[in-house]
Amino acid sequence: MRSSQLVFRTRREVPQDAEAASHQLLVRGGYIRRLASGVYSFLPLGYLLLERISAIVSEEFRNAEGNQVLLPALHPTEIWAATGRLAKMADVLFRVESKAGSFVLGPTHEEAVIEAIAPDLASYRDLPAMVYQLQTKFRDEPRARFGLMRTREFIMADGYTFDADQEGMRIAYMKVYRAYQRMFERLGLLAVPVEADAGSIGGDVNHEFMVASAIGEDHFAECANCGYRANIEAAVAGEFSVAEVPEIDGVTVYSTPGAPGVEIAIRALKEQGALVDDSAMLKCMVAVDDRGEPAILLIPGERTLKVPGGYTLAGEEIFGEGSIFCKGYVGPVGMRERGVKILADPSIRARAWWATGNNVDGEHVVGVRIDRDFSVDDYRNLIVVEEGDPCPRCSAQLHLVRAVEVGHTFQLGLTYSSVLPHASFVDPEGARQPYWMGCYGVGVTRLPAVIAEQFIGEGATAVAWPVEVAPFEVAVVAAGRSAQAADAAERLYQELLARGLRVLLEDRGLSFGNAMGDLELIGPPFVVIAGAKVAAEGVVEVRDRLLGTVEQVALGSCGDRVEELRKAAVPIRR
RNA sequence: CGGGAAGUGGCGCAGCUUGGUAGCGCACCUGCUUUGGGAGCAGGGGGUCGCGGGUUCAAAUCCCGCCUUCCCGACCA
Repeated sequence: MRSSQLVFRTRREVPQDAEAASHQLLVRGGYIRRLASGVYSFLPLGYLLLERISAIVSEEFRNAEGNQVLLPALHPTEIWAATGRLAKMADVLFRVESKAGSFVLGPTHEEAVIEAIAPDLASYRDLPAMVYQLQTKFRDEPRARFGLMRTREFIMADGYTFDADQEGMRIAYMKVYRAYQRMFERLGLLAVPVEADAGSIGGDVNHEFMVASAIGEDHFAECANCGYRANIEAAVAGEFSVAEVPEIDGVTVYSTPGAPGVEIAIRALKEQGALVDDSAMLKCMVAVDDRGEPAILLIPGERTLKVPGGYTLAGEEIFGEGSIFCKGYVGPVGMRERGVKILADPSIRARAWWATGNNVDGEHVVGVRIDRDFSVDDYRNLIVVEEGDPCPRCSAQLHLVRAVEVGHTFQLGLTYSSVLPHASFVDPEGARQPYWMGCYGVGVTRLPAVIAEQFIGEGATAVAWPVEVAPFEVAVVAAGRSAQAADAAERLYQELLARGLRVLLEDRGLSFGNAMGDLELIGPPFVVIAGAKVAAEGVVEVRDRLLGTVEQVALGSCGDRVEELRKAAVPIRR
C-alpha cells in the first residue's frame, strides 16, 4: 500500500484522555478513535492490525477443528431467561425494547450457540463438534478502562465444543488449550495459563491465559519453584508456619469500649496491658448462606477475606436490635451453641491463641484457643493470597504478578445442557443425553493494546509490531529528493510486494524526519531506506526495528535480505 | 455507585482569582524557499467557550442544576 492512499493522520501531542502507553500509541498513530466511553472506532490502520490479529486467532481455532459461524448480537430475552442468566448477569446486559419485541445485546453466546447448533447435533454420530466465531459483544461495564483494554462493545473470539461424555470434553478442552498456546505465541505474547474462577460462565475446570502487563486489571499468584499458577481469585495459600507468640494460659476479658476493628482493638488491648502482638486479632465476619442461615468466617486479622461460594457477607441489618451479633465485637466463642456455623481459614491454626471480640459491646477476649474455647465446623480457604505466602503445592513463596486476561477456557460440563432440554443428543441405545460442553474466549479487540504494551518504545512514540500482526511487515522510504532514490524506492516496493510481503511505500513527499516519525507509529518491523547512496554506491539501508540493527545492502539483494530477516524474526520478546 | 481531576476551533493548552465582544502551539489552506530525523518566511480559514437556568448594562469568567470524559476504588468474561 502507498501511504498516500492510507486514510490516517498521526498526531504529536499526547491525547488528554489516554493514560496507558498503549492507548496513547494507538491514538497518536491513528489506529483508533473514541466515540463514547468504552466505545472505539477502528480506523484504517487499526483495522489492518485487527485484521491480522483476527486471522491468527481464527487460524488457530480452525487448527483445533473449529467450524466458523457468525451468531447474532441481538438475542430474544427468552433465551436468557431460560438459563436464569437474565437475572444473574442483569448488571452487564444491554437491553433493547422495540416494536419487534424485547432483546438483549449478547455479552456471550452459550445460549445462542445452543439454539443455533443443537438441531445439527441430534445424534452421537454428530459428536464431537466445535464451532467458533469472531463477533461483537456488548457488556455494560461499570467502568471502561485503558482504551481498548476494557470496553463496552468489543470483539471476542468465542468457541464452543460439544461432546458425548466427560472424557470427550476433556480431550476437546486440551486441543483448544494447545491451540491457545500457539495462538498467543504467534501474537508475540507470553501468555501463561493459570487456574481461575469460573465467574458467571459456570462450570468446573477453567484456565485464564494471562500476560504480565502494566495495564493488567488482575493479578495471578505464581510459584517459581513448582510452577503453580492461579488467578488471585482462585489462588490458595499452603500451610503457614506456626507463629511465635507470648505464653498465655487462660482466657482474659478486657473492656475495650469504642474499639471496633482490628487495629484499634489491638491498640486498646495493649493500653490495658494485654500481652497481644500486632497479629493477635482474629477477624470474625458474619455471612449468610443461600438459605439465609448465618455463619461466622474466621481469618487472621491482618488478612483480606475472600467470601466463599454459597455465602454473602451480611449487611448492617444482621446487627439489629436483639441480634446475637454485636457489631465490631463479634467472636466465635459460644456461637456454635447458638446455632451459628463457624467456617475458618486453615491459616488460623498457625497460632496458639487469638484475641477476638467477646460478643458483648465494648469487650474483647485474649487467649482464645481453637478446640478448647470454640470449634470450627468447616475449614475453607477464606483469605486472599498475598506476596510471599506459601505455595499450596510445595510451600515455597508465592509471587504476585499484575496481568491481563487475554483468553479464558472453560469445561462447562452439563451446566447449560442440563437446563436446556434441547441441548442434547440421542446415544447408541436411543436414550437422550445432554452435551458435555466447553467454551473458550479470546478478547480480540483487547489484543492490540496488550501487544502494544509489550512492543512499544519509550514515550509511546514508537512501536515495532511482531511480524505476524504488523499492519505492514516492511516499509520503504526514499530519503532526499533525488530521482534515483525515488525510483529505487518504487522498484523495491514493487519487488517486495511481488514476494508476497505486506509493504508500505512512503510516497507522501514528507521530509525524512516526518516520514520516519510516522513510520515509527505505524510500526513495521523492517524499514528500507533509499537515500543518496543508491546513486553513488547502489546500496540501501535495511533496518530491523525488532532487533534494532541497521545494515547497508546492495539494491539487487535487498529483497532477499528482507525476506531472510522476516523469516528469522522471532515473535516473542522478553 | 464512592473519591479525585477535567470539559475553550480537529488535537494539546492559556484566559476565569479581579466580568468588558476569545488567544497560543500543532494540524489545515495558498505562495515561495526547504527535504538522511518531526523546516523557514509571508498570507489565510475555522470556536454554540459541555448543556440549561440565574445574577448583571455586560458572563468563557460569578451563582445553581445537569451532562460528559479520565484516574483510583467497588465490580467484572
